[in-house]
Order: sequence, then structure tokens, then C-alpha cells
Amino acid sequence: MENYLIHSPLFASIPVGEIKRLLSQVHHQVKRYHKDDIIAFSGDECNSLQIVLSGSVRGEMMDMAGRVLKIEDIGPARPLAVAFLFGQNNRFPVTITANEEVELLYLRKESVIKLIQISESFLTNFMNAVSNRAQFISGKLKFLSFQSLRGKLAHFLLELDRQESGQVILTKTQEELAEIFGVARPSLSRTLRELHNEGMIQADGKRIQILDRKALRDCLVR
Amino acid sequence: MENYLIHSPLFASIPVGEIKRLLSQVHHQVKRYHKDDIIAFSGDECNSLQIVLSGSVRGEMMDMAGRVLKIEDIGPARPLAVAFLFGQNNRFPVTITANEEVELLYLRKESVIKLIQISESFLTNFMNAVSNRAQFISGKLKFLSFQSLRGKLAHFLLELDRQESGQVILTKTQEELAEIFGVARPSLSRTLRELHNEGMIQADGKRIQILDRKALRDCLVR
DNA sequence: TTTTTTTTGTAACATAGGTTACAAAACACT
DNA sequence: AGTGTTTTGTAACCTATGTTACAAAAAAAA
Repeated sequence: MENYLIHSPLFASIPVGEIKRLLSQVHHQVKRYHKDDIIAFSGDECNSLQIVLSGSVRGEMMDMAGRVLKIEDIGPARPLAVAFLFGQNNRFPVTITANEEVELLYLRKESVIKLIQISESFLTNFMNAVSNRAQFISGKLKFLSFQSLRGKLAHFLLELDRQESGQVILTKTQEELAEIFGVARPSLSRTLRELHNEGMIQADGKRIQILDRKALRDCLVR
Repeated sequence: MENYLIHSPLFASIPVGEIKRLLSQVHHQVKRYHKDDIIAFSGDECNSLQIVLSGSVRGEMMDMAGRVLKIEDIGPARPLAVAFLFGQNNRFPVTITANEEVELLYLRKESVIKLIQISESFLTNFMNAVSNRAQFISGKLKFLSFQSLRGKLAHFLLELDRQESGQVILTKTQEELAEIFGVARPSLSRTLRELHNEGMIQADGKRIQILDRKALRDCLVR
């Protein structure tokens, strides 16, 4: 297990032996889930920290009408719910579902507190992890509440083509992308087509060429 | 100053004398701002923690097209940017502006680190504060990206009338509310009128009576 | 009270995105 | 290659919200 944890942000720069020693001092437990098992419901109380050992899970917000907004996938070595263990509202903001076979390491809040007390590195890592969460969510907020669909798409494409190769291959289905953007699938499809028709991109299925980077950048502003 | 700080979440349950002692060990500085001074721009690097001593500031996100989304007001004793001091993206996510005459206590990142090391209470408080930020932003995200305008208004009104008195007095202008909801002012006005016409509320200027609480709750779902 | 400024109500119109539905295309399986 | 399943393209129509503009009302200032 230590060999998994060594890659975790929470145990970064802690030697394997030390990780082993730390873990031996606190209660912990491994749980397994199958594809599509629900690991935690949005609103559930959150009094332990989980770390993905293998597989991946997804976090999604859902409203009472059943619409879904996918927040993110969380893969091996990454923690769940770090920012919801302390503070005053210890409830999962998202529903966590297994994407596949998953192993999670559970550390109860008391255990986390103990780790924080006995390991300076863990404390630092934990603090950074919580801050990173706040920063991530804050970025999401900006992205979701500002950009038009066109802007989100442009942002997404430019982001995928950081090295400016001009070539982007989509790894997600339009359905998945639509959930991430918080829009309806046909809307996404339509907007993609619009960008194509206006000559900013050349979209052919999952293969997209960026033709006019400048025009795409302009989409961010609108 | 200790008399201000004693009310701060970061110094909660630390005796005045101890606060004084802690402060004496780290570099700190008070800065003053006037109404509408910009204290930090969105995107500015963030390498110190600020605590409002007197007055209040507001945090707003703004896109390049100039639209504004007000995130919150921060008043006396509350910290700014707690969640942006650590982690990997140390930049203000919002622009901070003085609402009036303001005094801010500045603590450099090194000072904060030192305080964390020398005071267990401060550490706990800080951790809770960062977590609370993540939780706050996450709530905002849910609110903003899910609810229709109708839902937001219903939520807002029900929230204001927690004790179910049936009477709500708006303390903000419609313009301000519209910024908080991230919508255009006439849209807000129109929706308010709709709720009125449909008999859910009785709106007369800033005085609003809740007539049909159940119907309002139904708005949350849609 | 009068004047000025801010806030609110409201209308007409524009637009982005949602909804539904269905066919074509791509993919996965046998 | 043939069949079922998922994904994509696309159209027609619907709805919520944005935009602009202006007048009425309220609040603040003089």
C-alpha cells in the first residue's frame, strides 16, 4: 500500500519507510467498490478521508430535478473530500461514484488529526491539498458562471492544445463533455459545428484541427 | 488590535494576551484604504494573509467583457485569501475592493507559517478557515450553476425568512442582488414580478410577504 | 419643498441554450 | 460480415434570460 501512497499528494516527499511507520500508528481500512457503486451521496456526512489506491471515481453534483454536473475524475493516489473533513459543513458536496473497480483507503478524521500532529510533512501536504481544492473549485466557479458555451469550448480546445500543435483528439464523448460544461449534448454539438462553419476549427469526429487560434481566443472574452 | 483579532476566526479561543504574544513574534503591518480603492486584482499574486480590522471589502469576479459576479462581502475580523496562500495557484480569484474606509492587517506567508508552528490553536483555526472557504465556494458553485433565476430567488427569500415570519425586508438593491445571482437586473425584476403575479409572494418595493411557502420550495427543484 | 440621483417597473425585442426526435455514423461484439 | 449499441449530427421548436430603453417612483441632497 505504501507503494501506492508514495505517489499521493498527501504523502509527498515522505519516504516509504516513514509512510509505513505513520500508517501503523493510526486506524485505517481499505474498501473495495465495483463499477457504478455509489461511494458517497451528496449531502452525506463526511468524517473520514479517502485516498484512491487503484481505479478511479467521479464526483458529480446533481440537483433534485436530476440534472448532472460532472466536477472531476479522481484517480490513483488522489484524496477525496480533503476540504470537507474540517470546517463547519462536513458534508459531501458531490456524489462520488466508482468509474470501475476501485480500492479506497479510509482514514477517520481522528486518524488524520493524529497524522497531522505526528508528521510535519503530512501537515504541510494536507494544508496544500485543502488549499488546492479551494483553488480548483474557485476556478470551476469562474469557468462555469462566466463563459458562454462557445467560450467554454474555446477554452477547452486551447487548453488541450497547449503545445500549439494544431491537432487535438477528444478523449471524451460529447455526452461527457456536455456534462462537464453543464450544458445539453445537442447544444454542444451545435456549437462545435458553428465553430467549424465559421472556420475556426476543422472538426471531424474526435479529431479536431485548430485553424484560427486567434479567433478562438476572442471567444473567451465574449 | 488584539481586541479586534479576538473576534477573528483565525484567533478564536486564543486569549488576548496570547494573541499579543503571538503577534509580537511575527512581522505584521496595518494598511488603510479608502472607499472603492482596489486592494487586490483578480490574478494578483497572493503571498500574504489579510485580516479586516475595520470596515468591509467585497470580492468580485469579473470577466474580460466587464460583467461582474459578486462573491461576498468580508467584514471585521474575517480573513481574506486564506485559501490562496498555500497550494499551487497563489493568485487572487477575485478582485478585492474597499466598500468604505478599511483597515487591514497584513501577515506575510512566512509569518503565517510561523504562527502555525508556534500555536496549535492558530493551526486548527487556519485549517478550519481554509476548509470553510472550500465549502463556501463549493456551495456557491452549486447555487450558481444549478438554480434557475426563479430557484435562486426562491432560495434567497426562504433563506431570509428562516424563522418563517412570512415577512422579508430586502436590504440590498435589485442591482446588487442581480450581481450576486449573476443575472441582469431587469431579469431579476421580471422574475420577482412573476412570483408576485402567481401569488407566491406579495412584493411591495423592499417589503416582501411570503404567501405560499410550499410553492416557493417547489421552485428550488426546477 | 424642490431638485437631483438612484432605484424600480416594464415593454419590445434578441439570443443562447434546452428539448425532443430521429437518422446517420461509428463502434463493439459474435 | 452482420447485428446490436452507442455516439454524433441535425432540425424544429421552446424558454429563460439578456439587452436596451424609458418612464415612474423613491430616496437623497439641496
